[in-house]
This record gives sequence, C-alpha cells and structure tokens, in this order.
Amino acid sequence: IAFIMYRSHTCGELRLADVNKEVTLSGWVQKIRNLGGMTFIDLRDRYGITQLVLDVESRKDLSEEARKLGREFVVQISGKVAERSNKNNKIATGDVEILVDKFVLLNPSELPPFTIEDETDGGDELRMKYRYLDLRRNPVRRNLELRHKLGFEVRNYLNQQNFIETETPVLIKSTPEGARDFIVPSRMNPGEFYALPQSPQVFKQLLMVAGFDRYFQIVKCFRDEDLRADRQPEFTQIDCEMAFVEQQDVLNTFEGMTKHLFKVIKDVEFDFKFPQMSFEDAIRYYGSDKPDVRFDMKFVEMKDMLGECGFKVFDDAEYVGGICAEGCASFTRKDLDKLTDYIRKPQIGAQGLVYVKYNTDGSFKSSVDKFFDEAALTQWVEAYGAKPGDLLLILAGQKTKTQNALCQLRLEMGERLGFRDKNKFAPLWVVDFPLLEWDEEAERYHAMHHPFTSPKKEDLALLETDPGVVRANAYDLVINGVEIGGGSIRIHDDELQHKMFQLLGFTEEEAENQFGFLMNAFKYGAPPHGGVAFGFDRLASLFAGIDSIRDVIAFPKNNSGRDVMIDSPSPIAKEQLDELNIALKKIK
RNA sequence: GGUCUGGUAGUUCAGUUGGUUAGAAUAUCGGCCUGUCACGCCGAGGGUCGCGAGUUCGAGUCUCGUCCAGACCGCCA
Repeated sequence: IAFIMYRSHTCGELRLADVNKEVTLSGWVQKIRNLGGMTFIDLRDRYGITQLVLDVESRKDLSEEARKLGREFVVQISGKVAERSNKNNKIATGDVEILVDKFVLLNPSELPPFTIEDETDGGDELRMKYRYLDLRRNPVRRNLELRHKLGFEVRNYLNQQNFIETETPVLIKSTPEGARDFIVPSRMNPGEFYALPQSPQVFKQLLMVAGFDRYFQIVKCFRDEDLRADRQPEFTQIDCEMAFVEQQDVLNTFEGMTKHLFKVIKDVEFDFKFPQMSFEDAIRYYGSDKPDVRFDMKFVEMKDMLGECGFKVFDDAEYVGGICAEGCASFTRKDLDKLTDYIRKPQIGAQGLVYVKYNTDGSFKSSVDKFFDEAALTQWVEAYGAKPGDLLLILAGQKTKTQNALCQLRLEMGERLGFRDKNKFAPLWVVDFPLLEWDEEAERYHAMHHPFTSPKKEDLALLETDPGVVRANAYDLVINGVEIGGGSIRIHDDELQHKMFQLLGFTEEEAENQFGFLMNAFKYGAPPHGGVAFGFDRLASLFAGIDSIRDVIAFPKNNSGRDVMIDSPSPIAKEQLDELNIALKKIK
C-alpha cells in the first residue's frame, strides 16, 4: 500500500543515540541561517526544534531549493542524523543535526505579521487577530498544555473520589437575579428566548435530588458583563456538587483536589491544612474578601486608641487604620509623594496619606508631628508592632472606602517589598460570608452568593429581625489574593427556599415562574447538599504565573467582548432576523 | 455608563519649545560569507503620523470631536 510517511520523529526527540539513523521530519521553518557554503535551518514543531544542515559542495541542488524557503514554510525533510561539531546546549536536540538529502515543500507561507518567537515583537491586538500564529509560540503553547494537564488531573482526582461528570444544558432559562444573561432567540417559539447559563447551579442541585451524590463538570459559563484581565464573557468552571455533606466535608474534598493539582503539576506540597478566615476578619485585617496572605502586613485600627485627638482628619473619620511597611522608614519625600498620588487615583479614591517614619535611631518623623508628640507616636508603633526602620502608612475616612484603599496600598507595598512572589502560594478559605447584601439602588436585599445558599443554623432566627447580619454557609478558596473558587451549602427545604425568595423581594408568582421546578423537586426527598465552583481559567493562570486569563484561553475575546480573529459579534442577515421574529430598533 | 493611558515603517518604539527631507531597532529584499544557532558584513525598499475638524505663516507635536486598543471604577447572584 502506498502512503506518505510525513515523519518518523518529531522535531523534539532526536538525541546523540540516534546518530546515523535515517529520519524524516516535518515542521515549520523557524529560521534560516545561510553562511554561503552551508545553510542551517531550524525546523520547528510542537515538540521542539531540530537543526537541518545543507552543504553546497555535496548537494548544490538542495541548497538552491532552500534559498526559496521563508519563515513558517511547512516542509518535510529526510536525511541522516549526525553529531554536531558545535553543540547547542540551549535546546534538547542541540547535540545533533540532520544532513538533509531530500526535502519537500508541503506548503509555503506568507510573511507572518509578527515574529514567532518566545519574545515576540507583536502587540496584543495583532497576536489576537492572528491567534493561530500566536499559538505556535512556546509560551502560549505551554500555557494551553498546562491547562490540558490541569483538566486531566481534575478529572483524574474527582473520578477517584466517585464524582460523575455530567453535562447540563446550555440553552436554558433567563432569570433576573445575578449577572446579565446572554440571550438566544427561539425560532420555534416566536417571541421566546433561551438564556446561556451563568453556571449550571440549579441543574447540579437537581442532580443531587436525583441521587447522583457527587457530580462535577468542566463547563463553559456565560455572563454578559464588562470584561477585565481576569474576566471573559465565556469562561470555564470546574463545577461540583455533593450530597450528604456539610461545609467542612466540601472544604476537605476540594482542599484535597487543590493539593493534588499543586503536587502533580507544580511539585508544590502543602503540608498544612488550609487556614480559614471569616469574612469579617478578612475585611478587618485586609480590607478584602480575597486577601493575599503571602505576606502579613495586617491592618491596625486606630480609632479607639486615638479618641478625640484634635487632628480634624482623624476626628471626622469613621475609620482610621494603617499598615506597617517593614524597613521603609528610609522612604524619601518623593517616594511618599508618589504613594500619596497612588492612593489618590480616582480608582482608589483616598484623600491623603499619613505617614510615620520610625527611624533606625528610634526617633520619629511623621506628617502629623504638629498634632502628635513622641509619646503618642510611641503608642502607635507599639500597636503596629513596628521596629525601628519601619514606616507606618495610615488612611482615614469613610469605613468601607478607606479599608478598600488601604487594601490597595497594602498590595502595592507588598509588591514593592517583593512579597508577591509568583512562585509562592498561599491558600486561604474565606468562610462565614453574609447571606445578604443591601442593594442601595433597588432598596432591597440581594443574595451575596446566590439565592440557594443556606443561612447558618445559629443565625436562622435573625432572618426575621435583622437579615443583614445573617451569615451563610458560604466559602471561597482564595490563593494569592485571587478568588479561585467559591461555593455554599444549599437550601434543600422548599419552605426555607420560599422564605429566601420572599426576603429577596420575589413575589410568590415570580418565585414560582422562575424556580418552581426547583422547589417542586425539593418536595420529593432532596438530600442535604452543597458544592463549589472553581474558576478554571483563573486556576490555570495562577499555575502559569500570569495575571491575565487570556493567555490560558486558546481563542479569547478582547476588552470589548470581541473576537478580533473571526470578527464577532457581527450583524446577521435580514432573513435570519425575520425567521426569528426579531425587529432591530436601529441598524448601524 | 465613567476615569486614565496609548494609536508614528510589516512589527515594537523614539520624536525636544509647533519649524528644513519624520528616526532607531527588528523584520523583509539583494549581495558576500563553510560551523551558525540573537550568525556576521555591505546595501536597498518600506510612512494616509488612527480618522475628521479647528487654531496657526506652519501641526506627528496644541484644541475639540470621533473610532480603536489596554488597565481600572461601576457592573460581575
């Protein structure tokens, strides 16, 4: 049988032991180095680079042919493996080269718009437009290989723990709670629409009612909200649910999964139980529900200590708090001015920054020397546990705003002091989230997590009297200040679920219309259950040590939710619109 | 919806106080070169300074508008 054998080996596998073998390779021309009498070609595929040699003296014809090649041409070559006289220890195949005696041009290539190299000269926009070329580059390819491995190990681990991967529908039902839905018109049901799932939440709960016990799914979710570096309109979750569990069971299971992933993929071992911190403490000490605990630098609240102190900024403030930056007393006036500018940026919005330099000789220099004497400042540095050489940075103002600004300042200082090492990982469970959040605009409560989250038993009575302080059986896994996953123990009682909808301002009819199927299911023996969903893209970017999730997604969308490669979204034909019974208000 | 930053050669960028022919690196093309691997040397081509208007004797540079991109705020149960 005649067939073409495109390759006997990949471009990454030949070694000294292969010398003298006759081999055939196929790949892309990475680089041509023509030295006149001889030509070197780097041939690249997914697996690596192999150097080809063409010698004018022995094969003038091939050397002539090779002159017509360009970057990214696809070629197939055959030849003998030889030991190099000059070895290259930077690549795995650097000890050998191929003495080419036959080559076939499989496909020429236009000149790529940017260089296909680790350090490309291409900008983000161009790389996205030609993403198929960008994906040829090692760093991007490696990210996707890492993502593959992560998904594989998630399945491996959860399978061993008896979880069943089940697909849930993508064309579902729109609900007003939560994020904006992506909407899909139904041709067969004029005037009616599907929604794409923001998460398979209700389906996984129904699977628990169905007795599936342990479910997971690596699944696309969709939210029609504005994008960020760590937010895409379609993203992937590791969605999980378990029956007959309480909070600590879920935490144990997924702490186990997280440890497994770190061990097999990063060779990082956590020989401790992940710490747990209440939402309340997270806000008090770090000003955030997703604190970066790779470093300490906890907030110190000063309001009680200060009393009426005569410094108007502090006296008028609802909150006065600060952090101690180790060894930063040597900051110059200019450094401090820059920090002040930083916290006054509109996104952060603090008014000003009070500093106290605790000099190495034990003296003080502060921006509030006029108001506080040495005795007062001594009391401060004691409260902060500061040592000589440290710098106190203090903000004052409205409580949540100031805590938020202080959080940003803490992260900035952590960055400057080198505490935010990408190779160091600090996991943290944040627990005891509030059940409800007051929505100023709508003048009602909405669920902080989602309306299926159960309140803590001990707080149940408060639901009637003071719903705002009721805590939920809800938890987040935070690693290095990134919210990697979150979940809750759900309500499995239709009466309590009814009550929740009522609290959230649903009328009986609305609740029935939108979630009647769920409450109905709860009437048929729903087991206690709870679960978690991990942001798969964020997990992958954390493992890859990069800040943007775009580089761990094969074909991501840009800031405006566009795919610049396929140019979507795009208008559709009038016939399509007619068929869907859709009239556009205005067409550009 | 808002704030900020940017848009100049294929690409990444520089471009001073508004002033002569808009530069560098890299990529590309041509020539030379037998051990390169960031090859080297010599040479060449390559520009709607995002788009539109305004100010000015004169705009890459200043003003306004607009489009695009990125970061962030709002938003993201």
